[in-house]
Amino acid sequence: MPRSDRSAERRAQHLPVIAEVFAELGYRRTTTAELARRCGVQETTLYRLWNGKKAMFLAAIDHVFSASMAIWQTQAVAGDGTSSAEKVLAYEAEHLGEFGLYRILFAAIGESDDDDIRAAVSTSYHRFHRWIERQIIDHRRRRPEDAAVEIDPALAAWAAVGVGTIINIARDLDLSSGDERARLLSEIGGLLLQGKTP
Amino acid sequence: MPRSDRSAERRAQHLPVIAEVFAELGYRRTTTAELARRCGVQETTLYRLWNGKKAMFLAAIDHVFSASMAIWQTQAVAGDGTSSAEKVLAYEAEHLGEFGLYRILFAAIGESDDDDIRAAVSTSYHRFHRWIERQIIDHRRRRPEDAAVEIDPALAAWAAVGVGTIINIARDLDLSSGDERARLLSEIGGLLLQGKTP
DNA sequence: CTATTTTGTTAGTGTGCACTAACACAAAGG
DNA sequence: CCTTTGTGTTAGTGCACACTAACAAAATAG
Repeated sequence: MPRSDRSAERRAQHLPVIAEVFAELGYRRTTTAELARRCGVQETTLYRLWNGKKAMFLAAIDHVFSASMAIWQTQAVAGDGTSSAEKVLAYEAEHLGEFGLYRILFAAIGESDDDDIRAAVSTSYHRFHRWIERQIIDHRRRRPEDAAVEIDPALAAWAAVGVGTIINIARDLDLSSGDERARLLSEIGGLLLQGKTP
Repeated sequence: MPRSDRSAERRAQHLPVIAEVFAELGYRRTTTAELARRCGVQETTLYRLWNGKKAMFLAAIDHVFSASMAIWQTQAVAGDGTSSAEKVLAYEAEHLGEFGLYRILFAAIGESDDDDIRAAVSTSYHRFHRWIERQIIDHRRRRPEDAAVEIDPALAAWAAVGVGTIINIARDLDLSSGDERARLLSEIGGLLLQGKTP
């Protein structure tokens, strides 16, 4: 009968661009016209792939979160002496915020009185936090010499998210030098990982 | 000759309300009609006090920042045994984010490609950071027993801002219990203050 | 009082934007 | 081939919103 449905592929193809635009402009300032222009298609094409602008935004949140986690996971697995957490820390020091995760989450927070958006950003943060907490626990298990731990891993994970957030803000606004941000990430990050001062 | 100019007082009178609305809705979703409604005046009245919506937003940023700092300062001065920093920490654990400082800064970050807004939020963050850094230095000077310090006060101050940020996000989105947020503030906050684990 | 200026109210205007309808073309299955 | 369905293009609609013009009323200085 008819042609087969390629809409799933089309969505996957456009999503990185859409996420990029939302990360760049936020939700409100992103227009469907701009999204179409950057994707190189007509607005109607996008409207056939998603129900509306909000659906595109929700998809973008999910995409940028999944992409970030996937990258970290690939960093975390390779196994030499250093722990997964240390490798992710080192990686982030280089590529921090590359996928626009923070910017999109910020945009979403500003729209959080919409229940769907609130739910999306809430679950993203929860998965984010849980993943980091796991890394911390894992790190401490592998390095028993750091075992004289004072900081609850759950708290340390939230603090790590907070430090990551302010580092991204600082970079976006040029609040501090790249060197200071790198030290912030490694020193405070290391402290939270180990649970005590070095 | 004519009546004296009361516009400065009128501005001061409306600013808290305007800041509240911007903190609640963000920049884009705040309409001038809503601002006027909440202030109990007509739109034209507001337009006579400020040049436009952006000017109202800039004034709101400045107001919410000054108001927060003023509150903290009053908390910091009273002098019993505890240090200023500890008192501010304790106060924030109770009244966290009451003045919408974080929400307004978030809204401003989303508009940071506008040079004026970018400048306003940038200087706000710098003053914010510098103030906290001072508190940390002061705390450590008053408590020489904590002097075996490992963490640079500048880094600790940025980390404190980050932790404060994530706590506000967590509260807004119900990401964690109030108890967990209080522990996050006091334990990590205390750690950053002292520069080493207790 | 009078002159001058702030304050209040009404009624717009132009614009940007999310979203849609209608139509032409392309592609694949039978 | 033909039929059915996906893809592209054009043009447009309705609405929300930032901002303004014009005029009425109230208040203060001389």
